[in-house]
Amino acid sequence: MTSAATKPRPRTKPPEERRGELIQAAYRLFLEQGVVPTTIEQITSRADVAKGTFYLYFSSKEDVLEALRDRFEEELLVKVQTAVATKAADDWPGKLTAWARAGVAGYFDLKPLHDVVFLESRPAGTEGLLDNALIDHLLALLQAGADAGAWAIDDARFTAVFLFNGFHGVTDAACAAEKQVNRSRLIDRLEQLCLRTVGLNPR
Amino acid sequence: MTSAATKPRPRTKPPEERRGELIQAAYRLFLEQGVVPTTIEQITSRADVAKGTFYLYFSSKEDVLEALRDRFEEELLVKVQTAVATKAADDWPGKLTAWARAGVAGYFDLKPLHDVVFLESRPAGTEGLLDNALIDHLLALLQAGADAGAWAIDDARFTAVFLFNGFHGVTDAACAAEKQVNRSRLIDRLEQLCLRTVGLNPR
Amino acid sequence: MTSAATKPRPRTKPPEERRGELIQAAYRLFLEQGVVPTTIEQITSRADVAKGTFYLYFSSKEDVLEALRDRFEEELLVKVQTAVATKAADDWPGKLTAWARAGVAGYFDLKPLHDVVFLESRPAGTEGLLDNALIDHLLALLQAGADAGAWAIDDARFTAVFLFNGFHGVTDAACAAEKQVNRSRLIDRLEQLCLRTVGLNPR
Amino acid sequence: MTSAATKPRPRTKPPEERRGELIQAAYRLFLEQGVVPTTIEQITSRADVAKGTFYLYFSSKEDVLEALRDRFEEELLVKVQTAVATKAADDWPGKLTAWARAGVAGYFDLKPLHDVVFLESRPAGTEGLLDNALIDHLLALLQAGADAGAWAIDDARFTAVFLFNGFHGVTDAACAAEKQVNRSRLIDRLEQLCLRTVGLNPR
DNA sequence: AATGAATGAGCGTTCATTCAT
DNA sequence: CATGAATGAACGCTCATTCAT
Repeated sequence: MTSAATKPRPRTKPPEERRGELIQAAYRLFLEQGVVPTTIEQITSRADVAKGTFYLYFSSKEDVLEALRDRFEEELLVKVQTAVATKAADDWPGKLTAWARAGVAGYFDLKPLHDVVFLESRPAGTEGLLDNALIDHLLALLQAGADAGAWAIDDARFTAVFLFNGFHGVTDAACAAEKQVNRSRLIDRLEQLCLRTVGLNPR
Repeated sequence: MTSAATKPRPRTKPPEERRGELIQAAYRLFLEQGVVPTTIEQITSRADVAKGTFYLYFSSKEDVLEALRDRFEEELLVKVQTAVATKAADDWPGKLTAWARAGVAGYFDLKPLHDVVFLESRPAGTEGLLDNALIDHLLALLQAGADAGAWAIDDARFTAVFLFNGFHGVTDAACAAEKQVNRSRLIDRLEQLCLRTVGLNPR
Repeated sequence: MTSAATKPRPRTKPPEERRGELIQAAYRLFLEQGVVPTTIEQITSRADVAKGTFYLYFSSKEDVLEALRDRFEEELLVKVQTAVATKAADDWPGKLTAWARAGVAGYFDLKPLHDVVFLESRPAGTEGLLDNALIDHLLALLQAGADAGAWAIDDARFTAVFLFNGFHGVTDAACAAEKQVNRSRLIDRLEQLCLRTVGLNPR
Repeated sequence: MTSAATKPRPRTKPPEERRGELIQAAYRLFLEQGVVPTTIEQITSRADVAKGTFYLYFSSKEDVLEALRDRFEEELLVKVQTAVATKAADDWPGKLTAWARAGVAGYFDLKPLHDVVFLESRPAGTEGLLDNALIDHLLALLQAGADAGAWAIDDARFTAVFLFNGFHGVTDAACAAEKQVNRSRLIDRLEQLCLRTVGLNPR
C-alpha cells in the first residue's frame, strides 16, 4: 500500500556508520536539551532512522552515554599522553607540568562532552575515580618519577588520585567562571601545586 | 463502609515533625533503592501519610533532596569548624591538619548521605564547587594562615578549591575501596599533602 | 501554641454577609480565570476565610454557580419588567420593543456574569430554555397582546422561545464583535424582527 | 511470563480506522455518561487499544470533541444544502422553508451528537454563532433571495443569526419536551416564523 | 536490516471534601 | 462558627520497549 513515490532511501548502512550517527545525534541533543529530557524518539528522528533501529545498536539511553564516556576518556588520554611524551625522558618536573598543561587544555576542549557524560548523567560508581584511564596514566608517571628519584611520594596511587581531583576541581571552577578565564594563570598556579604535591617546592 | 477498626491516627502534627518524618522516610528509601526509583508514593507510605500530604511540605522530589543537601553541608561544616577551633590560634599547620582529619572523619560518617545527595542526584551546577560552605571555610583558613605568614600561597581560593577536591577525591577513593580502609594511614598521607599544598614540605 | 500576636480577627459574621462575600469572591475569580480552574481554596482565600468554611455555606462549586445564576436571572428580569411597565397598557408594539430594548441593554450590562454562569459552566438542562424567567415573562406579554388583538400568533410559547433565542443570538453576536457595536442599530433591527415575528410587518 | 492465551490481536491497523474507532468509542461513552466523567482510559479500553495509543491520534480529550464537532456540522450542513437544492431556483420561500424543514429534521437526527459537542463541552467562543457553517449557508440563502427581490431584509447576517438562533431554540425546546413532539406542527410554525422574519407575512 | 504502530506500567500532581480541634 | 491539616481517589500523560511486518 505504500505509495510508489516513497523515496527509496538506502535501507541499510555499515553498522559502524549507523552507530556513529546515532551517537552523534544523541550527543547533539544532550547538549541542546540535556540528557534526561532527550527521548529515544528524538535521537532516532535526528539520526533519520526508525525508533526500533536504536535498539539494534544500543540497549538503552545509558548505553549511549557509556559510549560517549569512552570517547571522552580516550580523547583526553591521547592528548595527555602525547604532551607528556614530548618531554625529555629525564625531565620529570617537565613531564608533570606538561601533564597538567595538557590536562587543562583537554578539559577546556572537551568541556561540553565532559559535562554531558559526567555531570548530567551518572556513570555508576563513585565519581572522581571514574576517569580511571587518566588516573592510571598519572599514576604511572608519578611512580616512574619516584623510581627515578625525581620526587618523593609515599603512595603513588594516593597521590595520583589527590592530584587528579585537585586538578579537576580547579579546572571545573575555572570553567564555571563564565568569562573566559585567564588560562595561562590557571596553568601557572596548577603547575606550582603539582610540583608541591610531589614535594618539589619551588621558591 | 470503613471498618470500625480504622485507627484514629492523630490527624495533625506539628509541621516540623511531619516535615522531618517525610525527609527521614525519603532518606531511607533513597539509601535502600536509590533516588530515581523512589516514588513519592513510597515516601508518603513510609511516612504513614497520604500522598497529597507530601505536597503540603515539598513541591517535588528535588525539593526533598535540597533539604538533605542542606543537612549534609551543615553537619559537615560544624564538625570541621569544631575541630579547627580546638587548635591554638597560632598553630596553623595544626589547624590545617585538623581540618583534614575532621573532614575525613566527617565524610566517612556522612558518606551515605553524601552519596545520595551528591552522587545520585545532581544539585544544579558544576560539582565540586558546590560543597561551597566547606570550601569557603577552608578558604578563610588558608587566607588567615597566609596573612599570618604561616605559609605562602598565590591564590587562596584557587588553593582551597584544589585542596578540597584533592581531599574529596582521596576520601571517596578510600570509601570506595570496600574493605574498611586504614583510616589513620589515609589521614597521615592527606596531612602530608595538605602541608605540601601550602608549601610546607615536611621531611 | 499559636503566637499571642495572631490577629484576633472576628471569628464570626452574620451568615448572609459571609455567604455574600464568598459569592463575590467566587464571581471575581470566575471572571479572572474561568470557572473550572478556580479552586475552592482560591475562593476561600480571596474571601479571607478557611477552606472548611466554604462548606458551611455551599455544598460544592456548582452550588455557588447556582446562586450566581439566580442573581443573573433576577436582575435581568427586573430590568425588563420595569421597561415594559412604563408603556401605556394598550401600546402593545411599544411594550414588545421596550422588551427588546431593555433586554439588549440588560444583556450588555450583565454580559460578564452571563458568560460565567451560562457559557463556562452548564446549568443542567438544555440551554435556551433555561433563561426561563425571561421566557415566561415574554410569553405572558405575547399572550396578553394576542388576547387584546394586537397581533396574531399561533402558539405563544413557541413564539416566545423563538423570539427569545433570536434576540439572544443577535445580542451575543453583537457582544462577540469585539469593538463596541452600534447598539442603537442593533436595537432598531431587533425591533423590526420582533414586530415581524408577531406578524406586524412595518413598511 | 504473559499467558500463552494472550490473544495475538493484529498489532496494526490503518490509521483512519483506528482513529475512527477511538472517536466512536469516545462518542458512545460521552453519550452514556457525559463528557467530563469519561476518562481517556475508558475510551481506549472501549476501543480495545492501550492508553498510549490514544495520544498517537489525539492530543487530548478536547481534540476528540473537536473531531465530533466537525462531524456534526458537516453532516447537518449536507442535509440542509441538499434539501434547499431540490427547490426551483426562483422558489425563494420554498427554499427558506426547505431550510427550516431540513434543519429541524437534521437536528432531531443528530440531537445526541449535538448535545454532546455543544452542550456538554464548550467549543471555545460564544455559542450560537459557532454553528457557523450553518449560519453562513443561511446567510448566503437570505442574501440571494434579497438580491432576487424575494424579500426585504435590512442586514442579511443579522437576520441569519436571528433566524438560526430562533430555529435552534424552538427545536431544542421541542426536543426537550420528552414525548415525541408533533414534528409537523413544529415545522409548520417554524415555517411561518421564517417567512415572517423575512417580511413575508402569510395570511 | 529496518520499521513504527502499539503497548501499558508508572509517574507526578491536583483538589474537593472531611473532621478533630 | 470557624479552622486548616490531612486525605486519597482520580487523572492526564510520557516514553522506553517490543514485535509483526
